[in-house]
Order: sequence, then structure tokens, then C-alpha cells
Amino acid sequence: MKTTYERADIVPMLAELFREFGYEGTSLGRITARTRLGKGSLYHFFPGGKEEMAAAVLAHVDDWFETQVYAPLREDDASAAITAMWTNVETYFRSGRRVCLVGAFALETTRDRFKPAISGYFERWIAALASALTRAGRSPDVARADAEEAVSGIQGAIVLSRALDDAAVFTRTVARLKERLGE
Amino acid sequence: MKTTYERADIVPMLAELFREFGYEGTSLGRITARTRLGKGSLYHFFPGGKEEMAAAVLAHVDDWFETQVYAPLREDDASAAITAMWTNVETYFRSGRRVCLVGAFALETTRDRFKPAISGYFERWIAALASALTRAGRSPDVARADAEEAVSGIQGAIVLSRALDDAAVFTRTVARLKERLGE
DNA sequence: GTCTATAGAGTGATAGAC
DNA sequence: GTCTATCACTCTATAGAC
Repeated sequence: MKTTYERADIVPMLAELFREFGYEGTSLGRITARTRLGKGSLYHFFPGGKEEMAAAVLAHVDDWFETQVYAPLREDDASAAITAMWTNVETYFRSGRRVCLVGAFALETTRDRFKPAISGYFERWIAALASALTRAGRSPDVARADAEEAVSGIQGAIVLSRALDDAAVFTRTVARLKERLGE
Repeated sequence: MKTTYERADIVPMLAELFREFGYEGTSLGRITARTRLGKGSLYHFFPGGKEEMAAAVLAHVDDWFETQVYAPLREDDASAAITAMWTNVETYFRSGRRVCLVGAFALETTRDRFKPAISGYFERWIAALASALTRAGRSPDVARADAEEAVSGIQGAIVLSRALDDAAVFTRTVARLKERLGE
């Protein structure tokens, strides 16, 4: 069994916490309870405290999407990358049962604190998807509009399926968006 | 100048606070500062404390949508009511600069506390819009799917326009949704 | 006197920083 | 673990309308 940790081991646990409770709702008490790490260890890894933890989590999420979604959309075969994106979205957000951390932060006051990370995540998603759609034959303008619609639609599907506590809403909405992009 | 207040005077101020800071982020300290009311007054009007304040705010929001949006959608001329809905949505959410309180609560942990109010708000919105779309000539199934898409799309537009800090994203998305419903 | 609205000191618990 | 600040909340006291 592992006895020492590094930042990389802690960040995924922090990510799940911030997703569940938001920035304000994630207390150090909850963090120590979930990670079973003392406050000393936490401040050793994140001298900037809670804000640095959230920043690390945002960077971690961004990195995952960058490698798993954005880079393929920009570089790989367009239609294969788009198909892979929809598969990733369905599993990553667990059919809407898992909140989008970046979207949730965007609705909180903490948006202002993390503005570049939040806007960058969505801007690069839209740009990467628009790139794939352009390569698939759309005009740049149409590609950009369709990409924005898809990314926006995913966020709406998460909110609504959580509000209605119904994963089918997410799956149905994503299927509709996917079909519209793939026509 | 008015020196005494009643619940109805306070609820709109509370609504703006919960919208800005979420449930967890809205502290009594912030409430007393913003409302300029002592804790005594607050607990006089809301003996159940913060939870009762949030419940009152949700009821107030629900009431506004019920009279301004849902009832017309169910009872008035279908296409006029749909047009009015889009106008209301654009102004109420201030082109995406104002968060949807119910959507924000749906993403927080507090969703579980207010589940009936949150799901009811969206369920009745979708049902009312589906009713208008059915009267406008769609089949019930198509009307329901289109209504769900519109309501979900509005939530996504709010998240994305806040994330990108760009009201144009909201206006553009809503225009697209509107066009799709009105075809 | 009674009722309603007010203020705010004071409670234990817990927050985040270190 | 220790620190101070702040949390949600309780309680006592009081002002003014009737």
C-alpha cells in the first residue's frame, strides 16, 4: 500500500470534491475527511490553499480534455474525432449524473477568480470542434456556430438532467446534438 | 422613506443574493450587509433560517414564471405566448448576465434539499411549452422533445455566455432556439 | 397592553490559513 | 494542531403602530 503521496495523487480526489460541492461548498474539513490527509500535507502540496487546489483541479480537467478531446478534434480524422468526442462526453459526465466542474464554476461567483481557465476551456473546445467540422466540409462560419451550439447544448443537458434527476434527458439531448452535427 | 419591511420586500433581495453566490456562498453576513436588516428581522420573517429563505426565493421565482410564462403558454394563443416567452427569457436572464437560480441550485449539492421545487420548475416549463407547441400543430411527442430542447438550450446558453463572459453567445443561442421552434 | 419589526450581543461549531 | 474569523443561529431587548 502506498504511504506517501504527491500532488498528482490528490488532484483527482479534489476534482471530485469540487464537482460535488462547488468552490464555496468544498471546505478543508471535507477535503481532509475525503483525502485522509492532514491540513499540513495539504498546505505542503498547495501553499496557496484552497484557491491553488481549485486552480490545480481546473488545470487537470483542462489537460484531460486537451489530450482526449481537443487535440484529436484538431489533428485526427474529423469524423472519427467527433464520434470519439461524443463517446467521451457521455462517459465523462456519466450521462449527466456528473457535473461539469468548469460549467459549475462559471455559474458561481468564483468565476471571476478563475476567468482565464474557465473561458479557455470552452473557447478551445469550441475552436477544436469547429476545426473538425470545417475539415468535414462545413464553411468556417457554419462550423463555428454548430460547434458553439453543441458545447452549449452539453452544458444545458447537464443542468436539466440534474434538475430532473433523469439521466435519460442527458442521453436524449446528446443524441440529438450528435445527430445534428453528423448530418 | 419606508422604515419597516415585510417578507415580500426582502425576497427579491434574497433572490439576487442566492443568484450571485449560490446557496452555500450566501452567508447571513452577506444577507445582513445587503439587506441592511439585522438578524432579528431576518429570523422574524424566516424562522427556518437560511433554508426557509432559499425556499421562499425558489417559490418567488416559480411564481413569476408561472404567471408570466407558463400560464400564457398553457392558455393563451400559442404563437403569441411563445414569442412572449422568448422576450421574457432575454430580459429576465439579462442576455445571460443573470444566472438562472434554479439551474444553479440544480448543480449544487443543495439540489437534494430543494428537489421538488427544482424539478417542478423545469417540468412545468417543458409541459407548458409542449402544450403551446401542440396547439400550434405539432404532435405531442415532437412538441415535448422540442420543448425539452428549448428549455435545456436556455440553460446551456446561460452557462456558456457566463463562462465566456459574452452576452452575444446567449442572444445568438436563444435566437437559434427561437427560430427552430417557430419554423 | 399587544403585536410586529427591529437591532445586535452572544452561542458553539467550523471555516481557511499557517 | 493552532490560530482568528466567520458560520448559522438564539436570545434578549426595544421601538412604534394600534
